[in-house]
Amino acid sequence: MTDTHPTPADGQALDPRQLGAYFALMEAVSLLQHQVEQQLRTEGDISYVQFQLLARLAHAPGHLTMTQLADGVVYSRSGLTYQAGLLEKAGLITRGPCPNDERATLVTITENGRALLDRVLPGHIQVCHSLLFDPLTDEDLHHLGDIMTRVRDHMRAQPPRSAAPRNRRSGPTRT
Amino acid sequence: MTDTHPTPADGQALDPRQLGAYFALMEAVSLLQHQVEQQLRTEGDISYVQFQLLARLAHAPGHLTMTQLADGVVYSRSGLTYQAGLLEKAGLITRGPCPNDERATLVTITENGRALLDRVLPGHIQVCHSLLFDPLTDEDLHHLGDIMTRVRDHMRAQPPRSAAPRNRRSGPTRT
DNA sequence: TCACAGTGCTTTGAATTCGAACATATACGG
DNA sequence: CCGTATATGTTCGAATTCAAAGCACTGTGA
Repeated sequence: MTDTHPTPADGQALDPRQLGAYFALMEAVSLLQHQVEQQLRTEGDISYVQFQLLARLAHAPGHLTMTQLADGVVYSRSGLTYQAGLLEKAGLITRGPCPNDERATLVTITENGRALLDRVLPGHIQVCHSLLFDPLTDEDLHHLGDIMTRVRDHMRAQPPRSAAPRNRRSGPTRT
Repeated sequence: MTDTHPTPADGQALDPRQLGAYFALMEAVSLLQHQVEQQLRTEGDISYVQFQLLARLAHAPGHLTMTQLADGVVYSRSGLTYQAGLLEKAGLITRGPCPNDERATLVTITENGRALLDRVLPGHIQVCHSLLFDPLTDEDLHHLGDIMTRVRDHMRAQPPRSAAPRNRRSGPTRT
């Protein structure tokens, strides 16, 4: 029965250890994200993306541009425009012009935004504890942080999302 | 105000190591997921969710019900109905009745579905290699797989998504 | 057998997300 | 200084996603 279906990807197959690690990683993060969304919606009436945006702004030294923010949270720029509109209307952030560059928009978190962040953070941390850190030893945590930091930095070395080629002006590619 | 109450943020605050691990984890997975989506869309014209569904069905021993599939990929059941409709229309899966339970719908992957999976898998694996496994040693990989498998199993021990309480029949019945 | 709570799936309506197209501003080469 | 290419943010239309409501079936207790 071992070969009812021919093994297709023979030469390029991931060994089982890689496959297991990859699937477990994606699956665990999906589960964690779903639980976190529930908590944020219940306690702060915000989505996970909005939480990420506020957290980034709170930790940033000064202001951030829209593109920096979009790349930071791995989001489309148009999606960020939408979310920034919501957050601004809710009084959690402000958008202002950039002195240096007339095109850019500088985003800043308000006191209300910081207050909301402080309000939802304890519950957020609790969820992380009970779902993510609970089954891990201190050594596990060290490994995980080390590994994922290296992976993230490796991925961040790639050109960011906003660097995707935009549509050429008019079609006929004259030199 | 030394310790009037166990203030929520006080006793349960994440130490920097936990915070770093958590943020790096979520950020890296977001970046990976975005790249994977690009590859799947380019090479197979499917989304990541659709890929996950096909992969689960391909590895499943027999058929799966809609709810099993939705819980498996951490998806809403209504969302799965939508995606199953697309996949069925594309000829990648089939839906049929369940002999035991007249309510249930059994989902099966077709030969076309397996073929598509086989077509996109090499590229998928390549992206995983270049983004995720490249900066990791063999030991890292072992740790990552071990850690995330434990975390996933821990989260899977929680009641699944489909177990969310449904709306009570008619509300104001007596307590 | 009947009522009713529980489960499985779909439909519905609203919210979110993305890429393409757009308007404006900056950088670069002649 | 012009003309082209690139960068930034927004608007637009289409696709996706979710929770709530609805329909159909199951199983349990009276």
